[in-house]
Amino acid sequence: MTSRRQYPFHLIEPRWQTRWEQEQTFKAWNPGEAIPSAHPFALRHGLGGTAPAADALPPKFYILDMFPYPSGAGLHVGHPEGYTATDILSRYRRAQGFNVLHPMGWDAFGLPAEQYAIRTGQHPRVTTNQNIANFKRQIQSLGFSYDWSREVDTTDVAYFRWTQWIFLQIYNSWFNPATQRAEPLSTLTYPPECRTEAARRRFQDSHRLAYVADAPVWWCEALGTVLANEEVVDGKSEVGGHPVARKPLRQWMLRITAFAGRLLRDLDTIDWSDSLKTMQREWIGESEGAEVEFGIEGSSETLRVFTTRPDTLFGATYMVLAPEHRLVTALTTPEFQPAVTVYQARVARRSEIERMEVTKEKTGVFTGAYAINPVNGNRIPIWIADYVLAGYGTGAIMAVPAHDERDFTFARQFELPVVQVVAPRDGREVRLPFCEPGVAIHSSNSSLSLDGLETGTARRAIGTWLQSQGTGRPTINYKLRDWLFSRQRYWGEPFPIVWRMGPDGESRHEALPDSQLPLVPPPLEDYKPTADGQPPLARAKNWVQEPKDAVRETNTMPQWAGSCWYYLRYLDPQNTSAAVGPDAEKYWMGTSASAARSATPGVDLYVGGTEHAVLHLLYARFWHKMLFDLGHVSTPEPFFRLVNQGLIQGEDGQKMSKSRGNVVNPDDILLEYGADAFRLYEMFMGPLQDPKPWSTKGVEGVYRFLGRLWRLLIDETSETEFEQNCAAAPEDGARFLEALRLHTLITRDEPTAAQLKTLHLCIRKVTDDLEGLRFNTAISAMMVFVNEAMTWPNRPAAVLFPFLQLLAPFAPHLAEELWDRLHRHLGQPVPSLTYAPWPQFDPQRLIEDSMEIPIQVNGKLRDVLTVPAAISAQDLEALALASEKVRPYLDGKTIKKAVIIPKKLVNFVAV
RNA sequence: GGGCGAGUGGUGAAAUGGCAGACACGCGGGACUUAGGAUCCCGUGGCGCAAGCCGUGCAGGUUCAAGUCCUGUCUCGCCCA
Repeated sequence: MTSRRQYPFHLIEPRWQTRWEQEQTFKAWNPGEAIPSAHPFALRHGLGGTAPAADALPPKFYILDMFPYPSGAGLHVGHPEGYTATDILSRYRRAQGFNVLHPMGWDAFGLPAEQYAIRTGQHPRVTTNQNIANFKRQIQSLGFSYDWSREVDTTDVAYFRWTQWIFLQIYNSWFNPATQRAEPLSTLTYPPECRTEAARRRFQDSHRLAYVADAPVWWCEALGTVLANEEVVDGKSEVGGHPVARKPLRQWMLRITAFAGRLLRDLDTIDWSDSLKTMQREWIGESEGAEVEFGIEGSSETLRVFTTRPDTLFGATYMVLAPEHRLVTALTTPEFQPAVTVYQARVARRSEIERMEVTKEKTGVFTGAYAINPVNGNRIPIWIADYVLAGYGTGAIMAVPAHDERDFTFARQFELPVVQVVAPRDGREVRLPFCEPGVAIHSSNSSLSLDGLETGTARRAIGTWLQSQGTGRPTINYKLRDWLFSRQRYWGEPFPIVWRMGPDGESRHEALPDSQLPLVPPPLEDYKPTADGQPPLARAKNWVQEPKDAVRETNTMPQWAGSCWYYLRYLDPQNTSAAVGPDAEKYWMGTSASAARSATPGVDLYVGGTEHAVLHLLYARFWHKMLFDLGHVSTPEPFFRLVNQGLIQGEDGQKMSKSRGNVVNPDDILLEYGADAFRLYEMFMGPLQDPKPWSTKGVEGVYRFLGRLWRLLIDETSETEFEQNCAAAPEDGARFLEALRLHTLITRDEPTAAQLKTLHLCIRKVTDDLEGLRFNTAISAMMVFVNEAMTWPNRPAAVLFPFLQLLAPFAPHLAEELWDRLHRHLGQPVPSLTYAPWPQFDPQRLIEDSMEIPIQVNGKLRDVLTVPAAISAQDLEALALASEKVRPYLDGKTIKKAVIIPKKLVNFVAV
């Protein structure tokens, strides 16, 4: 401690935190839950001693933070930014009379704990518990009003048994294209050719929303593990720089692509920023076009391609398959086999991002095979090239070099023919490739002519024609891929799946019955994958081996799984018979019959960083829609309103990181300035959504503001005594604190009109700014109030009480302390500050007798006149014309126009 | 290359089309003081002794009036390619 404390926050803050914990001040009440009569929420809403049903409770308000991954490094100043904003809103909504749900939890599965375990042998459970304890201590030290009785931990058995349960719900469902909904497998109808039990089983498995497929993953031989996309840099492992290769492995996939259309359309029903919606739309990547089938010369196989420009089909002069396409091997002629094999091996080392570079030189090899263009019977060569991706569309394209950038580059390089089939509308000559819409040319056969048709019309015409010929159809394609849902890790949810040998000698997956949940991971000595590439769980032989030749699935779920539904568990966290009970779900998600009066459907406000703009928010929406279809939740969307907070940078304006050495630890700030100053500064820095650099100097500004407020209410002499006493015997601080007296200027007097005006200006500004999440300007309004009040000859309690209520959401500890003292000073009982009704703004208090009006000549300010507020336009003009400061600018000129706006300004246009 | 957002004092930032720079940091001066890195008071966009002039990335436009609306352009950030 280098400087004197502005006020004894070190005694005040723990005292109120303890009080809130004892009182359970911030507990949110579920329908049907008994509310103790002494609880301040019960007192406010007249619900003491009852167990009100949903329709007897006040309207709900659900304010959610993105829960953190509890890392070993502890909290950084970015976390509390969003948490402070939501805490302020939560306290504000409570004061307004809402039943506020504001919970916190831990997204605690994940790689760092596992890597630490591999290095030290320490079980991830142990480090995870330590990290959670540390995070919780830090978060609680900031005085956030979370309902800790609803805390969730994704790694807790009582939590992940329901993650596993949800997985089984998904596993046992299919997507019905007719209803566009997830449905239980029981509604699946089987085609007549599925005669045997095995065939029916295969049909069923191929329709599940959770299915098994061979998906290409990054495999690193040296590390003996699979790597995530972001762990591979320039074809090498990020750790150690070892070579990696794409390798097909048996993986669990979730059929998110079936929901692509709904995930896209339903964005229109929720209140997210446009930029965020755009990110999701681009990620889903809808494009309209057609599927076209090409025959293959000398083969009964056909090649299906997706194209967004079926109108250019007459210009298709070659075809390209992804090197991984399943038909490559069958098509390639012996002569070209060696070159194809070499090329495939080379491509396996490149990332998709590299492969999609438009500008890069194209590579590819000819397979020796030819396809037949269905519109004109032309024989066109089939190539493989890495600019075609296996996972997009059908993994094959028709190349129209005249009208596609990449096809054109490729055709030039390998001297393939270029045929123009679209011309500009105005008939001018163009340099190819010509990729804009135009008019079709050279596009006719005996039963179809596109010539002269606009691109859009031509596209529809050929779609219809293809369909009539049975060689294609219009379709919608998505960039979104199915979700690769399995990881070869230890510290994740085990799949509740066993593999059992069937009578036909084929190993089949089957679900564990619900009664066998939770499936807990086995203890291990060594958390590395096995030498032959099996996931770490395979090391637990006894755990893996089930009776009758059955074995457990050894993959685990990705970290996203737990975060896909945690916001639902908060609603009913202790429920042992369901992931979430229907009454709690309907009340908090705003769909119970009685809730319609006010409720928004879903989470009312969700605050978090942009880094989750796509993956987490898309995955969670996807799960929510499945749960909605299956009847487990009552809203189609989980998060009604979402706001991204901006990144807090280091003092140097750079991203905070250990390596830059610019990390600010909240603990240090709290020690020196206290939680209230910290919270206030995080909000005072600038707009919530903007990125902004940290400045410890800036903390001092808001800290001094709190000190000034303290001195506004506390008597200076007793303050000096208090400090001297504390210096002599710091351990008796709490006792000395009690001896502090309030300021002698504090009175029971009726406030003056001017004092009330200052107060009501503040009420209006703070209230409006809270609604608009403009915390920085709300705080500046409170500073204006205190600066003003310091100059008053007296300090009427009737003005100070409402002010403390305005301050309470922002600086709750100090507000509570002063609220408490002020009531006791006046000999009044102390009502709960948390549940005291929010001050009402009274416009009558702002009405003024006179006001200042700027007077301009030709738009330049020349005078400011104080005039009666009710002055007429004529009188105002006369006063303005008479002004000594204005006259010189009008002398010798003609007033062409006089703009007189009462209560605003006067502007003379003079020439 | 495309989409979105942002460019305002020494710094973080304010401004329903109506007095640009609220509030705060920093800085300068003063008071109290043994001391001040506490507190209080005064000042603080630039140029100018002053009257005044000039100022919201740049160039135009609309308007009585533009940081704000429109067109073009540059720079930075994010996302997509």
